[in-house]
Amino acid sequence: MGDRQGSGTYRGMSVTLKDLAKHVGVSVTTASRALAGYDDVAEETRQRVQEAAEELGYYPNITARRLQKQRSETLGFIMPTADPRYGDPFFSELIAGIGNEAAKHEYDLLVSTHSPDSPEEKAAYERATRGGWVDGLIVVRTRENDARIQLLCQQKFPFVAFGRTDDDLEFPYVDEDSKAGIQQLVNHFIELGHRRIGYIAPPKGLMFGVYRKRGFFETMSSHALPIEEEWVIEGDMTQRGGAEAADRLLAANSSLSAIICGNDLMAIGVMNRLRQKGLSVGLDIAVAGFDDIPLAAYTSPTLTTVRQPLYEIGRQTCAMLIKMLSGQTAGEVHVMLTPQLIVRDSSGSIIPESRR
Amino acid sequence: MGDRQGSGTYRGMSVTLKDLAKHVGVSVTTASRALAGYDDVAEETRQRVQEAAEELGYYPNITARRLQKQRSETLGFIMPTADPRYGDPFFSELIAGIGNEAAKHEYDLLVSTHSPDSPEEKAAYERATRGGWVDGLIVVRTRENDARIQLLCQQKFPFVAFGRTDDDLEFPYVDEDSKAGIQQLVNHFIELGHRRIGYIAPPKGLMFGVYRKRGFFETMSSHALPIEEEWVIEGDMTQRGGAEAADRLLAANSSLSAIICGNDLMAIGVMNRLRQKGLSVGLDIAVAGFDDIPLAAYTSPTLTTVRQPLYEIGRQTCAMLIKMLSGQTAGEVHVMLTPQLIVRDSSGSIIPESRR
DNA sequence: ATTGACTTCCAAAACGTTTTGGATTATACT
DNA sequence: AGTATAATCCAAAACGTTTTGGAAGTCAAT
Repeated sequence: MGDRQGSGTYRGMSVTLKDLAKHVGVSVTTASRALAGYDDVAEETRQRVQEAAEELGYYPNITARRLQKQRSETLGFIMPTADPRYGDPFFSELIAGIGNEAAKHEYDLLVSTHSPDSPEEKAAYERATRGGWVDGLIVVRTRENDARIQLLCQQKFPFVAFGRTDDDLEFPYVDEDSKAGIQQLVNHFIELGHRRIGYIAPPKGLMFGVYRKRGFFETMSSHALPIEEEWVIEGDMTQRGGAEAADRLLAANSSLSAIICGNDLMAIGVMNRLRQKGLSVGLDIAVAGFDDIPLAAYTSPTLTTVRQPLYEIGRQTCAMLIKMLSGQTAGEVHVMLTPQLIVRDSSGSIIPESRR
Repeated sequence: MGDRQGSGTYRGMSVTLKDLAKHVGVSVTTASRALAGYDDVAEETRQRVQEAAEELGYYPNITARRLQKQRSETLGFIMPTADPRYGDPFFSELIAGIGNEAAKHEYDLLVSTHSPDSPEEKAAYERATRGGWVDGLIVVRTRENDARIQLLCQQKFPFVAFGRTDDDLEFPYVDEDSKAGIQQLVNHFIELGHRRIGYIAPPKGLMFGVYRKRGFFETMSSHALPIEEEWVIEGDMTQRGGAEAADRLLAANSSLSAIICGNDLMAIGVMNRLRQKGLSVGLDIAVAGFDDIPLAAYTSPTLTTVRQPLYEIGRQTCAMLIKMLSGQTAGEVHVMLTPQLIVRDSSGSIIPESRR
């Protein structure tokens, strides 16, 4: 039997169904059907095949099976981030939920990253729908006029989105009620006595940003509170972005007593920057985030936020997709989850009448 | 427009190479070779094929290609965790590095999770090596007497590990010098005046735990410092585990002035529990972690730790694997990185002589 | 006219499964 | 004896590529 390959490439000398069949003395068909448990093969033969399979260490070639079955048993998830930040807790948690649910149903999960709205992203989606990479896709961070969703709808490719869109395409989604979330946050701050509240919005074009912003404006005006133009600015969802936004907010000399951030990561950046400037978060100024990433409970001070059950959302999104793929069209295809206010130290306490 | 296909299954009506060839009026062979850029097809034909491909929206079927090429262009990463915690920053960062490097070389990354040393984990590895799921594997958190590595070595399946082992198997790895890392930490605390230092070790069986523990004991004794038996206990690498360990450490009434934790997550749990008990981390007691996960800079107080460049490690591990797969055996197959001490607030300041 | 070299093309095999559409044999019923 | 019925089995096709091993044609040199 001599030595192994010279090159670094591993040539699988694995035993094939043909080998197995020959060894047992049956046809390839029978071997295949025996292992698959069809009832048109005698119990005795089935056992012989099965034993031989174990003995020879037979493992079906997954690629061949996929080719024949015309499905990859793989789900795709294309992360929309500039430089691939798997590190972002938002995505990690989501992937956790998706991945676990996928695994439970014996689906593989293929993860990749591309900048939002980039040509590469488009290419990735086209490849995914055409080349048979995956059986279904999960789309997150829906955008206004979302090209991805338009493509998928048009191709009739199976997918579930986390988030809605503004065009009138009909597609399955799971979403959290961002507007209600921000509303809770604003109400909470108002109850504490805040009147001058700033808002750091997610970048334009993101649907959840639209809902959150809308929630902010509506709730403020429903309490007849003013919003100066420079109180609402945009941040890029990162810690650094939050810090920069804090700079701009402070530079405007706005005398805000509270800042609500479009996500936790920015809130953390904001708190850090405020602390650097000698301000005490909670005492001098209140800060809140959105998401309740695991980090939020461990920052200094701990962060008031709105709990978005990312893990659960990932799980449900994935479950819905798998259900669709298995042919069961039944079930709700529009799921809306209500986020929950989490009050922590960054809220501070009630502001005395004099300082409002 | 109109309704969707009856069954939930998406039957790809995609155009195949045969369709394309027929459309252009050449053989399948020629079409294939034209697109692949072989020089045995006339320039003029090549163009015609290419144009037709665009026109028809031809995308090669990845599965068929893989079957023929006998390689999946996919790398595997099996996370050794009880319940799949993609959320764990340790893994997120690592995956980020691995995933980016893989993407750069047009490899897919398949991620799944299994409990360490479980039958499922073993099955996953066998499936991976036999069934042609992936071309190569990345193994992390190497263990004493690591069954995974033994299997892969025996099967001669291509892989790269993050971590060494204690048996004398020869295999490619990237590792950080844990011993040196802990050493820096202990020295740092000693310089601050600490003499009674506790250690929360990673669970038995993990190689990096072995090195870190060794580093702890050796450095302590090289400074002629005592280690009481109950000062060194084991934690499970989670925040909760850290909190529980802190309880046990405090219950032992050990009067420790510093606690070094086997990873950052435990350190965070420890700090939280200490705070709950009314102790001020940094003032009453010093705490340090290991890894420098992104969180560490944002905890309260910020966490002294040892920076393990997880992203970079993931990247290098993946790069090494890909190089192996491409047949270039050249290059270093044993890479050792030295971690870097990061001093933050949880260290506290120098302890006055009187309190040592 | 033959030979050789070169260019351009293609039919058929191969990759390893599953599925299709019978074929064969045994058993039971008229 | 003849005919359903059921129980087992299998050869061949199919999935969509790439690779192999020529074939056919052109051109130039002999």
